[in-house]
Amino acid sequence: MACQDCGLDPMCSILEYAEEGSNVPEGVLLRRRKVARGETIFLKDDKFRSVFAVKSGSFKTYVPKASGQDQVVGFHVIGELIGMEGLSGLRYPYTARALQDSSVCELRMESLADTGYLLEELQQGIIKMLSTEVAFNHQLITTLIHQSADQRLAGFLLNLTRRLRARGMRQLEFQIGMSRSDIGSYLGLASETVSRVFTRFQKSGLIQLRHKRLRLLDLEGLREIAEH
Amino acid sequence: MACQDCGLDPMCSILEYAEEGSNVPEGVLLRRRKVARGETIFLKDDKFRSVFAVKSGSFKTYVPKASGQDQVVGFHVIGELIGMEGLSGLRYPYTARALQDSSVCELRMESLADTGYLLEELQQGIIKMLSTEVAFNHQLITTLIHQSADQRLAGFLLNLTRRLRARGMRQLEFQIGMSRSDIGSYLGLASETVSRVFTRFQKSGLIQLRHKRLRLLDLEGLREIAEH
DNA sequence: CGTCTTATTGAATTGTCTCAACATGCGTGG
DNA sequence: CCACGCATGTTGAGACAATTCAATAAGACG
Repeated sequence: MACQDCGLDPMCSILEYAEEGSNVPEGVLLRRRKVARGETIFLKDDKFRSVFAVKSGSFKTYVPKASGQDQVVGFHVIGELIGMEGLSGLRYPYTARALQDSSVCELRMESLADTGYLLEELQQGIIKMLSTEVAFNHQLITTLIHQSADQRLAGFLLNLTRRLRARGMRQLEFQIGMSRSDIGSYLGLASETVSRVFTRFQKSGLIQLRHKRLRLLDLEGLREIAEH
Repeated sequence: MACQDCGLDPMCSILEYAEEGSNVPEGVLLRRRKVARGETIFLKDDKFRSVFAVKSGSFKTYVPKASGQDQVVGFHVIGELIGMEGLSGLRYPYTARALQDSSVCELRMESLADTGYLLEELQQGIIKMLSTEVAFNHQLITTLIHQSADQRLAGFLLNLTRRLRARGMRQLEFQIGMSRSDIGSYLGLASETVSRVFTRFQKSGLIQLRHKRLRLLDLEGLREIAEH
């Protein structure tokens, strides 16, 4: 994906990331590291160091539960950020794991603070991103609370494509890296329910789904479901 | 309530609020305005101006729904902040209404930006508050998704007292300003269910509730319910 | 003191979960 | 490269918690 579609771009721009011979302090921005499927970039309660941007692939963030199954708290697709919540405390409040082979950029916040480099503009960017996140979560809460399984899943699919679109991915067909259980955990549904709804959507001709390959056939129909 | 227990205190402190003859710029911090029960301090989609701190009383924040009933997205008790989410966009994403006769302090963000007054420390404070909010919402989402009505309500009551305690209110008995519908909306339950659970809790000797006057009798029992 | 809103309680309905059986895909090692 | 085994996904039947609808009770407020 292109840097200008990336969630870190406001920061990277400030840091004049793109150029050779830029005067960005050493060690602040680490670019395009590969992360293999199943690998983690940080664990819950790790000391907070960096914010990551997904350059390719996708991640899930989750809180490991004693009860066995993890609580998924977010999915992060291309261009999105992971780990900002660590800013509040000293530690990350969740684990981040690659759902498929992926790559990330890393912004080392501590090095950044040390340098004092353009701190102010950067903070503006962080504030903006955080408050967007808060607004999104409010939306999510409302959705989860009052909506049926069909509505949640339709909304989830629409949200996912909207986010991919915002990052320049225009196709209606793509790989969903996450399992039915992951989706269920995130949406507060049993994995069986997710499966059932998918088949129902498929029978209604709203989507086409084989294994992990998803194609949205009727966006309008999905919207209809999500909103009523 | 005392200023040192208030959510705005990190900011106020920076602004040397307390002192006569301080050099805080004019018009940045408006102190202790009264708000009558049922009055709003801002409406959804109002242009963002200020962050408010509750000095007495309580507020609900909600998104008016076309479908008739409002979606409550938060309750704000003494010492807590309202309106930070407006920082992301130009507008508040919800309406804020006093549940009882209350008073607020107001921090005018635009005036503040104009003055450039101690902007950096202030931004640090905002970032901290926002990321705390994000973490809280993750917690809330997890709670709402996987918990029964009993668990949600027990958790809600415990959370409420914890927040009051954090602000110096040590009593186990207090007025809950919000209606059963408000609570239901917030927790994703029908108001009838809230009512039923309250009666159940009362019969088990966990709480005592008459009208709007609530007393927690068995914190340990509530914790037991909330966590299992 | 009467009216209007809010809360309580009951009975029937329903959507989702749980448990269970079966199918399919994927990766590994022979 | 194939076959085996394990993880993941699908489908069905029954259970149950919360909702909806409805009727009554209790407060709040002018």
